Amino acid sequence: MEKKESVRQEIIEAARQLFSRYGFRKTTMEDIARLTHKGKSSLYYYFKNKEEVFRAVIIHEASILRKALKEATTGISDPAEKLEKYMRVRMNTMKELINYYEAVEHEHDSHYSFVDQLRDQFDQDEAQAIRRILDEGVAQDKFQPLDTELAANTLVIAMKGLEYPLVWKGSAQNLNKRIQKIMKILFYGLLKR
Amino acid sequence: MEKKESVRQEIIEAARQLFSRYGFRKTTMEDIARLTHKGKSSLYYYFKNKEEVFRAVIIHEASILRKALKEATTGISDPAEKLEKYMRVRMNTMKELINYYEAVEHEHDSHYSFVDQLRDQFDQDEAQAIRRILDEGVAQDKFQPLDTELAANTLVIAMKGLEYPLVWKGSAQNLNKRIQKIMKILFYGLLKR
DNA sequence: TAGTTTTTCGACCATTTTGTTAAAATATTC
DNA sequence: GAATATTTTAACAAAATGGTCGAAAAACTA
Repeated sequence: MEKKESVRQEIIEAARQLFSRYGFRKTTMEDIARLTHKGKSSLYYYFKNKEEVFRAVIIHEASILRKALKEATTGISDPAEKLEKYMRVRMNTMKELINYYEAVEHEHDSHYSFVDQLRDQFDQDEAQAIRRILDEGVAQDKFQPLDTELAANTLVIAMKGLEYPLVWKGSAQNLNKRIQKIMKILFYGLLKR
Repeated sequence: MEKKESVRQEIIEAARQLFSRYGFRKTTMEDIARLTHKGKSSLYYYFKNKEEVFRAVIIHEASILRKALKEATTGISDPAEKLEKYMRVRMNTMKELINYYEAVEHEHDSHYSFVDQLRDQFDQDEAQAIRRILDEGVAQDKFQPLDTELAANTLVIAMKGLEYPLVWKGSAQNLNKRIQKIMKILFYGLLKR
């Protein structure tokens, strides 16, 4: 029963490589099979279908992102600093996950696919995480009292806004500057003077 | 009659991007059409078929490589130096063309395809170019008298030998060291003491 | 403007690729 | 060696793809 999970993991890793290089559409089950040294049909013993493989890959990546965020922010006590670090890490890590979004984003036929659902779920989690930071800031009397739920959602939307241009231009320098700008505006309106 | 050629060039450029990213197989005519903002059928007005597009791209790339080689070596008078520069530039430029070779190399069904022919042609040209450098070295009395045709062919083969591992490991550092080594051996046998 | 040539494109076809399934075959465990 | 787990084979429907053809559109010419 342990073996099956490890093979699943192998498949996920192989699929991850292929999806990130070729996108969802251009990656075939045979590609994945070849890379795992298996027959194409064998994959269906571990996953119901191609979409399931893709979903597993995305979930895996998302968990990595979550872990990276937690790790990066966990030592920081100052909420402002933590927030800035959070956004920076999140943007930079996201740069590498963009492929997946891009891969399916361009298949806008059947809307509200499972990717949209996953994205929504992730956005919700993210808003919650950010809200916790904001709450901390308010509790420590470093942020002005505010509707943290609304503010968190706003921040998520702002990050999504930054995310999209990323697909077109991978200009990390420009991105960091934009983050800085947003953070500056944000803090000067947020921090108690 | 001028316009047609410029459109051809546009198509080639678009195809170049796609082929280098996805390889020959995974790049479809519709991909190329989409990137050129044209209907798929329109492409067949400029090229007989997909293979022709591919061939045009490769020829284009080869001419770029040739130009780069000429440009890089044209100012150098010392044959030994010129030879070293030639090999270095060739290897490093080739790194970016590898995709094409890789793309079709893995379709070893119908052998002696047009890619093999093109490659042979290129090898021949290359042997000639190298031979010219060697002749220069001999004429300048800096190289020992030798069968320059044979030596040139040997060098081409040596470079091809270096080329193949490149497909698997893009370790530029390792590559440069190997070039250095070969050049060292080559020169200590070649240079007059 | 009418006619001629060049260029684009949608509809269509033949073939190949691809995702998926079911059953047979093989390996592993007990 | 029965039972279970895993892989392979074969097959097939649906989708994708390379390519053709003719007609429409655009550009050009007179």
